[in-house]
Amino acid sequence: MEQITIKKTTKEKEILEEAQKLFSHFGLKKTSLEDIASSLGMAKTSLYYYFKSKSELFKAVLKHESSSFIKNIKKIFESSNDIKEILTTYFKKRTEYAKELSKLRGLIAKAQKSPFISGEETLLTNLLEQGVKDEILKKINPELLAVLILSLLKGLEKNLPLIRKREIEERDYDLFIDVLFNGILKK
Amino acid sequence: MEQITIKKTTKEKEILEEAQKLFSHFGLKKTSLEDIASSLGMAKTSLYYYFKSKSELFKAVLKHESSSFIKNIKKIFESSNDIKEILTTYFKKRTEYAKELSKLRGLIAKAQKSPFISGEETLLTNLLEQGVKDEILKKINPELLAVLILSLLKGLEKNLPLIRKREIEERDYDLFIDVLFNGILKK
DNA sequence: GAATATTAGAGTAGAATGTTCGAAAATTCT
DNA sequence: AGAATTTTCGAACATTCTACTCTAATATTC
Repeated sequence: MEQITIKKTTKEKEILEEAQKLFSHFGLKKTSLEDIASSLGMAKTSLYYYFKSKSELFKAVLKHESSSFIKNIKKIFESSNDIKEILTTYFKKRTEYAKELSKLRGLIAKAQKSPFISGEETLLTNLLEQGVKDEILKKINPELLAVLILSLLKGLEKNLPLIRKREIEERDYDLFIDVLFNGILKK
Repeated sequence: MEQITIKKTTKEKEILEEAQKLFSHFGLKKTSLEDIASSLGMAKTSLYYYFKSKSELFKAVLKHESSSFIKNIKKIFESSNDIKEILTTYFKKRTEYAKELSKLRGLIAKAQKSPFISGEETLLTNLLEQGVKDEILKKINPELLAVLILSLLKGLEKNLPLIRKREIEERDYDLFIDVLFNGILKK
């Protein structure tokens, strides 16, 4: 009988992480269960013990991926007291993540809801709230501001590389942060 | 009747370049003719007008790739008079190229002769000869030195990423160049 | 050593892939 | 313009690949 484990077994994690690598490199269609299995040195049929189908595995990878992303983001948010520094790092990481995710989703049939990570908005809101309390930021509704920033990021990540040929670069973040701060910084 | 063209037709080049992109990203096996064709907006059967089989196309890509590499290297060698600068750029490019090539060859059955590019050795030898003539370098047999450097590079590219987890980084080149120069620089 | 958890081999139906062939369409030549 | 040639494409096919099932073997836990 199947056991409900609170912690994922290590094997399951291994599979998720290997699959995530392959999926993000080759896409859903081009990654076969054989590829995943042989990368792990196991028979492909063994995968069915852990996941009942390829698409279940894929979904699990997405979930695992985004939850580990949130963990990383949390770390960033706790890593410093300098709100400017936090936001810069955060923007960078988010863009990297979005890039990976878009690869992962490259071959998904229906458009996934949105690149919003659940929990991300809350984190950002809290940060902004704190900034307001500390009188570093102007008194703007933090929730609204959070959504605004997220949308902006989302838009940038999608469209900037299309408009210009190159991808988003270091200085883009600086510029973005700079503009954002000179607009919303108190005084 | 087939015509012997001195210049490859533009279409043929387009195909080679698109195929090269896909092959280097997905590997031989995972890149289908359909993938290549649809990337180019043409029917896959049309590819057979230019190349008589998939493996012929692949071979052509390898050939095209390495000849365009030599062209780039030549440019670097002519771009400056500072031998140190030239070598640094050259090492970097070579490593990038080696990475791409190893992807391309990832699924080739027999091990390809070697990662030596014909012509590369000559170019490097000439550069070193010049350095000796200009009394920038010690009097060491340039041919020998060229082979030595190439072997070293080859070894680095292969083994460094295996020994340490990370890939070759910027500072690795600097260190390498530095060591190399302090060892062979006159005075 | 019984019970359970995990792996792996054989097999299958359906999809994908490389390839051939002949005919349409586009281009070049006269 | 029309003939000759070059280039594209769709239909068809044999082979291979892939996701998946079933069943038995092996390892692990109790």
